[in-house]
Amino acid sequence: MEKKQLTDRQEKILSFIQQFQQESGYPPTLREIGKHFGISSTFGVKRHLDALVKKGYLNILGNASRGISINKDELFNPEPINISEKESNKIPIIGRVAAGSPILAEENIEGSVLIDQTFLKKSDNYFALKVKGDSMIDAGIFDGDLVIVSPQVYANNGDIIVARISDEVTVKIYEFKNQVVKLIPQNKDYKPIVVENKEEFSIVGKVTGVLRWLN
Amino acid sequence: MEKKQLTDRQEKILSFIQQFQQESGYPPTLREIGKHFGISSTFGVKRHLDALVKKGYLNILGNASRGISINKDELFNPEPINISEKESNKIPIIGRVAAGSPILAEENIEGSVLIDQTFLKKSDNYFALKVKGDSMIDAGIFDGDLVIVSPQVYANNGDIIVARISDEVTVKIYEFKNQVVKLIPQNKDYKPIVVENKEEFSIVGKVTGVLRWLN
DNA sequence: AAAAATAGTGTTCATTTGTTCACCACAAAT
DNA sequence: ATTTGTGGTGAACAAATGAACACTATTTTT
Repeated sequence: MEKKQLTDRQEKILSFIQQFQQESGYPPTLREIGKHFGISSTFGVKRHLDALVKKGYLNILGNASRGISINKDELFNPEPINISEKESNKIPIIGRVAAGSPILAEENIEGSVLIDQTFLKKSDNYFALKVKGDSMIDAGIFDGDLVIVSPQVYANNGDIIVARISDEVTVKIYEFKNQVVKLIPQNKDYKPIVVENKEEFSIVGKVTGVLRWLN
Repeated sequence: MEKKQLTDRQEKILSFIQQFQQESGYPPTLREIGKHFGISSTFGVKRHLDALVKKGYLNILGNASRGISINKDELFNPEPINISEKESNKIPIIGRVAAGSPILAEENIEGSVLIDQTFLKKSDNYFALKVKGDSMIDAGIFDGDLVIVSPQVYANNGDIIVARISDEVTVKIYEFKNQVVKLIPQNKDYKPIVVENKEEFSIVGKVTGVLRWLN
């Protein structure tokens, strides 16, 4: 599909919105945009946004404050020639998790791996975890595989998650039914783990990718 | 810092905010949260949010609409680190292979993916192939996975290879015994392929990696 | 030369939205 | 017995915010 050309101003505004969103966690208001560019009237700003919507770069929810969302498909790099930093992302690899330490404590970090930017949502602070054991082989996750994890504290039934039980970190399928959390392995030889003590259980993140290297 | 325990309600609300944010591109308002949970008063919602702030899960910008941002935690890494070209390698992704054409003909190239340099030997002309079918699921290679292939014309018994039979490209395990080449799938529902016509068979390369993305 | 797109100011208005208060109810801890 | 934390209703209010209009000016396209 043809991408419509943006004016200089529009491009700067789009890029500001993107940055604001990333740094704040929410989109800017018309006035916040205006202030940054020295545009005193909200109307002036709004017309820029309307133009960006028309050209397919933004979606705007009417009458809602900060109701701006960036169209990620369209936002794709306009000039995709060089493999610059923007296309790639280095994420830390977690090896053994020391008892009681935060997952990403320095002592746990074993290295880092480069993941193609197209796989990563910008907002997330992904990390990679080296899988130990074969409890997930039926889900195609083998011993030694690297799973790419998007940190989040909740999960939906059926998600492959990384969970923490006391000081153990494990990869399983999440199920919450009848007020009971179960961690379901994907291997006939293993039985589901029923979480008894909610105090000692927490969801670390969701598995969004698997990377395996042979030899 | 130890994370404080969330109540059931608080956890669900945190969940909702995170999901809303991810789907909409901006955080919900108090009323939107309330509506979803059947809480008619914004005050009821606000107190949940205040509790989540107090426990360190959220940040709230006062007097700003949708001014909610989720705390990416001290546990979780601050920022993904951008890296330079030298550490990375871009390899082409092969989609459908047109009949009779060389694998790496331009018409077959569907895109490209960055792979961490540490996985790649400099000399090789790696490419990636999108797997179709489930004949290798027992080897942890699923439909839609991307296999990273190092081009080579020889293989050892047991290697996972990409082979070409007439105009079909397939991923299988290689076996050469008693002057007969067999391509062995890793799925009980499939039978080994015995190569009858050596003229039409060739080894394209060896699978050195598997990359899968979920969602 | 005329039309269209871009870029902006200032003002007004209607909604959206966060904040606060008084009050109720229940369970767990002190 | 009393406090504390949780979970809620309903109303009232002020601030934040998007939408709209009239008017100006410059650049680009037709």
